[in-house]
Amino acid sequence: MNLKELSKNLGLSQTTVSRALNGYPEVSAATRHRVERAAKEFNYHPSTRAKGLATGRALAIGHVIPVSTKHEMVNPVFGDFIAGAGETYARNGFEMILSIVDDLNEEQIYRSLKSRRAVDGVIVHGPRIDDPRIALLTSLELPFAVHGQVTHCDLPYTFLDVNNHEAFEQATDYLFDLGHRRIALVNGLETMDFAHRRRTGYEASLTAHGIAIDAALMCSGEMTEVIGYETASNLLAQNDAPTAFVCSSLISALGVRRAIEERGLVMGKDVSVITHDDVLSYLQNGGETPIFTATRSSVRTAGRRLAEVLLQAIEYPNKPPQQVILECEFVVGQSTGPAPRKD
Amino acid sequence: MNLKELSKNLGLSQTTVSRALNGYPEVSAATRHRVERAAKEFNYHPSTRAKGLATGRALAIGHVIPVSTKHEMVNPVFGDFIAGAGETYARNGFEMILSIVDDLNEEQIYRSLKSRRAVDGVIVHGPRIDDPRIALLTSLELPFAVHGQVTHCDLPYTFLDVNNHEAFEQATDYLFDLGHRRIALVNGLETMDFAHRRRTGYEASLTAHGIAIDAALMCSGEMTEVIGYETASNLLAQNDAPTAFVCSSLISALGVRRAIEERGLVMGKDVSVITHDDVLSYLQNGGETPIFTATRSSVRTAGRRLAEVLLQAIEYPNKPPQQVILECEFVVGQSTGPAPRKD
DNA sequence: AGAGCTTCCCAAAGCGCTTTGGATTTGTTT
DNA sequence: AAACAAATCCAAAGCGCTTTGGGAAGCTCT
Repeated sequence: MNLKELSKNLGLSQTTVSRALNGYPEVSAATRHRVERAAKEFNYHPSTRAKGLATGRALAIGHVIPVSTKHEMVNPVFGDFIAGAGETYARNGFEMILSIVDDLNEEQIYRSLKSRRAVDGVIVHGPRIDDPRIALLTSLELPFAVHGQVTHCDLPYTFLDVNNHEAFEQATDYLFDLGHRRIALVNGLETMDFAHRRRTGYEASLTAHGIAIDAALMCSGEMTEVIGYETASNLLAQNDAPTAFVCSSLISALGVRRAIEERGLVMGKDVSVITHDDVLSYLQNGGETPIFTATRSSVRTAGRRLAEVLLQAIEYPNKPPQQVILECEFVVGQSTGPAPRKD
Repeated sequence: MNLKELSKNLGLSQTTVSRALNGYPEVSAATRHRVERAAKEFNYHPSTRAKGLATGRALAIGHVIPVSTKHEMVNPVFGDFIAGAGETYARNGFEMILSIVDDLNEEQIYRSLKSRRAVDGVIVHGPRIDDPRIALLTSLELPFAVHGQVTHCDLPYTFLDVNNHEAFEQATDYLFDLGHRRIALVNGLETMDFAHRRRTGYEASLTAHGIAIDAALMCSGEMTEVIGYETASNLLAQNDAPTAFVCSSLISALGVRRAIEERGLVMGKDVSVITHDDVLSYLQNGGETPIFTATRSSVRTAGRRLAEVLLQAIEYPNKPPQQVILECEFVVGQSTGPAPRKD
């Protein structure tokens, strides 16, 4: 069923039917009603393509997911983020177009999305330090919104980020208050902007407490269970082992916990752990009293909100870019406790 | 830059330029060359929408991701699957359109995708037992391919599935060979087809070994770490505790391991664990000698292949539906060992 | 030299929608 | 009752592409 058929069926012109369905005022209420009923009855939906051609709008948002060629890693956060963004799009009649792309062809994808007029805007995932995409997209004049921020970028751009610095500073502070002095950081890859910010937050707390920054206590890598386990194992085996860990991901925290328990130590008593918790649907951090003390911020909510922000930016291109920073909730769980006294 | 401008620029008609770029034979090699160079120079890409309108093909595949309203769960497997499918689409010039939808509006989404002619076909995710989507999609005449199978469905349809029954039977057999007799099953939600098949595989092995099926040893739920932990904890606390577990997911297996170790037991010695491993990029099961003995099948590969199968089905609509079953690799890790002798 | 092929190119229609610029009808005013 | 405004509706153009149905050269062959 298309417009032509529908309007013939109703004995009206395509113009009138189109206007009736799109809420234009030049149609009497009675006619509009009749048209709407018929549209429902025949399950008529306008062709997105034709509509897009006629209006010049794509009614679609592109998500370009970089998959590093080296690591073949898909960010575990991605599924939940997308779910959140999808809610927003569904509410606003937009479509979500996904492009999986290795880091080598990234630029090309954005150019192609632009020149094919396939999308009205894009979401930039996984921003890195000095990420070239900001400059690229501004020069392409393709509206975009970044999930995260880009250090060393002085162009104005739309983004939504968790306050990573603050969260990790607060987490480290909390451990200091509990008496810990040797605090390790199990971080994500520091080419990623968020990991960089988390480290500076952690370091700020150390410095504020007069503790020297010790590179031996900081690691940066993929956020997997195995890596969390291995780094914690190594650190705990040392003489001057840390009494506390700050982790960038619940998954690595699981590995850290395993290393702790394997040595016969008790998490929350002998060794404390704080992790960032993205509130992924398949990785819940316990119920009432969470297992891990955590800096918590739902990535699904982030997806929902960032999508809203982007749609706004598209609708009102002349407004200055919105920049949203979400503060984490700090939740105390069972994984932290006073630093053990030295014997 | 559009076709009109490009062709004016070249002093050729739109027809010729279009034909040159799409590989039609009615164009001289010299002209084709000239056109291609110009297209590259001006970074010309045809508008997907216009192309779609003209050809009647969408050059897009829809992925409808059901997010249960109850659980707000996003299948953790989803990210990697999508990454795999995305590779195939990129190679074939297709786009991927994602719709996140709660189970209540599912039917509506498929109808709308069809009537808007937004996609050439869809991938069906997370098939359930008696899933009504097969019948719906066949009646809509919208090409589709299922990631998994649907028990109690006698319509012919295209799918790709892991041999869940076989894998879980084999895993259970393996435990029997090691001398285990009390073997627990930590399964996914049994409304999901894959979970159902895994249970029948497990049960087939029990029956073949003359062991009665004990509902107390089987659980079915979301595949989270916490649930894995809790069910294993409960079971291990009982008098006649199981000496082995078969898990549906690496995430639950992590929880099971935690329960084991918390009781001072050693996994692989006191209690054995076998898990299914989807080879998710952020959840690796160790390296050379994996941590968990596992039935392994990469969900990313599945995504890549299923997308290929769907594209085939779209191109050759008259061929009978392809049905691909992938056998799991059985890998022995450190989590299994001979059943402990009774004292 | 003219018929008959190729080879290479083009004009124009059409895909399904929106939107501009009227045309027609109805109601209101003087 | 004539004049004007408002309310409804319509025909046709246009969005950027593909594709049909030719047409004009340039060959070969008799």
